[in-house]
Amino acid sequence: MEVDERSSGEPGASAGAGRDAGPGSLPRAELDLSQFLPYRLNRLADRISDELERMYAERYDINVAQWRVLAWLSHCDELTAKKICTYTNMDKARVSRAVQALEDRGLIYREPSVHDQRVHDLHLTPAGEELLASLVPEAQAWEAELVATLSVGEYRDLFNAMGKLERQLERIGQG
Amino acid sequence: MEVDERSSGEPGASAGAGRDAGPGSLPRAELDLSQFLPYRLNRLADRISDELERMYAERYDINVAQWRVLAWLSHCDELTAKKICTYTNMDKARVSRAVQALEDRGLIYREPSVHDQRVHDLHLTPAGEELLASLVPEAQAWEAELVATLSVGEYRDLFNAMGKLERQLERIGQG
DNA sequence: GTAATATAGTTTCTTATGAAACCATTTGTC
DNA sequence: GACAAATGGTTTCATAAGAAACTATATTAC
Repeated sequence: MEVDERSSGEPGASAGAGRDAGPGSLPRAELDLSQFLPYRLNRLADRISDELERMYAERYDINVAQWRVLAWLSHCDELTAKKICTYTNMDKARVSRAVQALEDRGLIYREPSVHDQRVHDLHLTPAGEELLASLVPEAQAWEAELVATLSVGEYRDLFNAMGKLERQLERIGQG
Repeated sequence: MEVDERSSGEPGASAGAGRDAGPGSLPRAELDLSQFLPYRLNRLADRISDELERMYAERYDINVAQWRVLAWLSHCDELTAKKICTYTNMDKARVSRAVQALEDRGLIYREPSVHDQRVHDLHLTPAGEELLASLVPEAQAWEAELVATLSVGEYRDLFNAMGKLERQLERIGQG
């Protein structure tokens, strides 16, 4: 019932009819959002994120920022807040709050780094590992269902395209 | 210098090494975020959104919500807040605020619908059209630069994949 | 060694956002 | 036509997030 690329509500239908036949009909700047990559990508990502967030929140009472910290820890076993910032593109305040919340709940623990007193090394606690052991398969199953309509090739190509876009974004940002 | 699908900082490198050789080495749930679609999609969309937002904000002092309203109006010439909500997936409060801000700045105007007194029909003012005439080409140029590394086929496939994912999301949501 | 600068992380402040309450109008039911 | 439900939109309230100020440690220049 929602909007997809072709049946995007009015736009397809009224794009022509909508043209103002009125007085000063200057050549109107028109943007077809359904064909505008940033918009499409954003809306899709938002919807996916909403779904997952609901799942995390309902069943485990963690938010997206916390989830990301946990997921990276599942991967690295030892991390610092700074690294999480760069990996996830999240603000350091946001990471700081997520880390604190997770520590309060006993899902991770911090120890001051031996080399640098400013830094805290982050680790999962057993409770944290346990939570992940339950959450991760669920998340993966959900993802699998989401991409079920894509062929293996389409799936691979999608990741390739995202990789290219990320690299290009880097390039643009610097240039 | 940032994270891309293969050189994602620690994960690739320490995934193996990070394994805890310690005592109770239970089979650890591990999630490779760089291969997790929701995460990748979200991070990419966020970065793109950040870039564009900076552009809108710096040069035209409008935020994403306002931009979306304007863009849809460029397309439809006559809209209601409700429709914008469904097209953009934005909360109605957010849309309401965006519309109000745009009206205050004289970029759009509202008139009560003849058929339904609850509804306001939204239209661009000449000033709004003028702003779009300047902004839209810039946005399109930026998008063109972003996707410059994709072939025509890759670009088309990307949109196809997004379409499939959106439809699947619908299906999952309902089921 | 000491002063200046940079860095990791926290806290404070402000703003944006979503949820829910709310108001006005419209639609449906009897 | 009157009353109940639904709908479009706004406002209020609570919360999350980013910006900037701040603290503590580390690094660099001299």
